[in-house]
Amino acid sequence: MKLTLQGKVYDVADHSSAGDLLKNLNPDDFKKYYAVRLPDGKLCDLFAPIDGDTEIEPLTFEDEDGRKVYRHSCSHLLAMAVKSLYPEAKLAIGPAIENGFYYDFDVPTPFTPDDLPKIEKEMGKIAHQSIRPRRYTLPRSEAIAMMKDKSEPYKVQLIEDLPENEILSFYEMGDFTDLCVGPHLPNLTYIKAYKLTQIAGAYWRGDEHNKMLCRIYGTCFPTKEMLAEYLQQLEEAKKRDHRKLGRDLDLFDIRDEGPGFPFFYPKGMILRNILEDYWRNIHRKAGYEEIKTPIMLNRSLWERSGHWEKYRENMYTTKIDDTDFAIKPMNCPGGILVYERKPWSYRDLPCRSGELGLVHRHEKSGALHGLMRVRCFTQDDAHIFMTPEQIKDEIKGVYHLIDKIYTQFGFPYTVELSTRPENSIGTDEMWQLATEGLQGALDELGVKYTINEGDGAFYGPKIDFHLRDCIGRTWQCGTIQLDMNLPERFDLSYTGPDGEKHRPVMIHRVAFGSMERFIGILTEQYGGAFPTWLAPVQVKVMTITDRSDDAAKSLRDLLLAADLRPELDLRNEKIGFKVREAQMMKIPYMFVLGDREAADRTVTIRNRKGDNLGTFPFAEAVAMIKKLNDDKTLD
RNA sequence: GCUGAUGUAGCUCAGUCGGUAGAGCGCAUCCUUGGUAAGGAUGAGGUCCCCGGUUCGAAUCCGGGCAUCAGCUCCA
Repeated sequence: MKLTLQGKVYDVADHSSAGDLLKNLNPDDFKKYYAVRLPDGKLCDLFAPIDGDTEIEPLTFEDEDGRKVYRHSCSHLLAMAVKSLYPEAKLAIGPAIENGFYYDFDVPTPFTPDDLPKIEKEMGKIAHQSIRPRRYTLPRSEAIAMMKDKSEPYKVQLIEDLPENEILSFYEMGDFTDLCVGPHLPNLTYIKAYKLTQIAGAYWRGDEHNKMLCRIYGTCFPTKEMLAEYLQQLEEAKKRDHRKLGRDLDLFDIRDEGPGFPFFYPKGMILRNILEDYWRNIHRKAGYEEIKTPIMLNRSLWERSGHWEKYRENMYTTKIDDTDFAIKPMNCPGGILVYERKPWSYRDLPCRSGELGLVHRHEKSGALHGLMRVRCFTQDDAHIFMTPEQIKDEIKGVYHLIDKIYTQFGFPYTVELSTRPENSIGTDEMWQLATEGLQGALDELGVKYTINEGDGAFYGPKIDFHLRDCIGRTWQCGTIQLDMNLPERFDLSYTGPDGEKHRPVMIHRVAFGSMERFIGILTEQYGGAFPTWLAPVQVKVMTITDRSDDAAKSLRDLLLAADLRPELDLRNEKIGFKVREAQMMKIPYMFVLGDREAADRTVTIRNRKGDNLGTFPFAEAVAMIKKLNDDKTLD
């Protein structure tokens, strides 16, 4: 790739040659900073202006890659400040992440929140020193020697674990040097606005058997205004937190008396029941039959399924008449017993049985999170038994169903395909068949997905659907998993056209994921302002004086008769007060009745955005809500 | 489970140096009958998360536990 910079032509083939190029450029000659993506796919520093005839697009803070460079340099700045204040701190790693960066340190005593301002101040001092990062490479032995000399054991380990032929690049910033592929800002003074946001523990290399290091998270922007705006957005997003809204809107809550065991209040139950009705309806049309299996089954079943051996830690168990029982952590063994109840012909397949199954899992205490991660939840499960030839079409069908559901709620989602893990069971042929089935279906559907190599279940590959919460964390909701284990363990069969017994293929799938998690996501997506068809209370009928009480009651009765969900507010309060309250409860429509309306059986309608929609006869007003309800409109 | 922080009225929070607890909202009662985001007055409401220790005395200091929050790990 030829680059023309300030009239000179440079040939940049890869990351290494680009690094050499940088040595010959003086960053001070450039007013603006860019990074570029090189032909080898890696990012590299470059300083603008890039002349017109170059074939590459420069990256700026507007680009995700450009932001990454900015944040990465800031993480180095953080490390410099920490090393300056705490010379005994050992460096681990410090990458850029979505919305910011972090750096892991090994320190004798963990940092406390009080330390952050001090470190931020030191970062400011260093940034003002106008330090220009300098990139250079070292042979492996010298690189290791240097990091040993600097007493950085984690860096030594990182280098030792890199492949032999890897180019070892370093960035020198003042008297601080770090192993790093870069790129970096040409000058640390470019970092104008940053904030250290939190401190957390994190295991070295993400392995819980390793030492826990002290991680400092931060974020940075080119201007103070952008930083302030980002922090403001975060604050706003937190108002959508389902745990707060669940309490404020009287939907659900989790109490100290039952960590991870949520309570659903009357309004939350309405929402939940609407979702279940919708689920039953859409599944019936997609050819599913509904079943219900017991919540508790005996030990020998769990031994047969393998859960007693592999999943025991997470299961709640008890003894009944000297026999061990376990509360089900999954619905599949029960679903299999349902399949097992009679002989099957290939003519009957695929067999799709759905179950809103309540499962209990003893999740680690630190993993619990509102409704998103609980210890008892209802999976909208289904098990499909089929012939191998049916895999692809069946996967497509499930995909369409899940897509239809998320689209109904207006949710954007991402798809991941997880492949064979290390400790898997089954033959190579089975895995190939299964993985090709999943991947082939996704490809034929033209779905965009990422592959998680080796992240599948031990019994088969899976497709996961992820939804985002209010601050951008993603949660796995839908999943489609091929299972090559259980049909084997339970010796399931069907009779083929040849009259012989054959092993069916089994898939497990959920669409909502769990009712709890989905309701959590739902609450955060809408910020509690549910579309009318989902809103626990759809209409608040309110009066201005008690002279209109009778008219209000008869309007409420009309709404009830139309299978809608009204609530009446006849309290002796001013209309402004009633409106405010309904507004805060995010009720979609307010029907207001005073003397003017009651006289001719009309009502003035206001929506939760505050718009006055006008005055309508009772019948028209009811029909309007009825239509929104029945069309499942995303209003 | 791990690291750190937090736990005071139904909710959101204040409580200084260790001296026996406060506000706003909400709730109850009364007054107010009003036109689209808070009308007024009065009142009730607390095991200061739990257990132990130090102290003449603990919401406050110390130890242990529980729960929550953030992150890590896990998530068949």
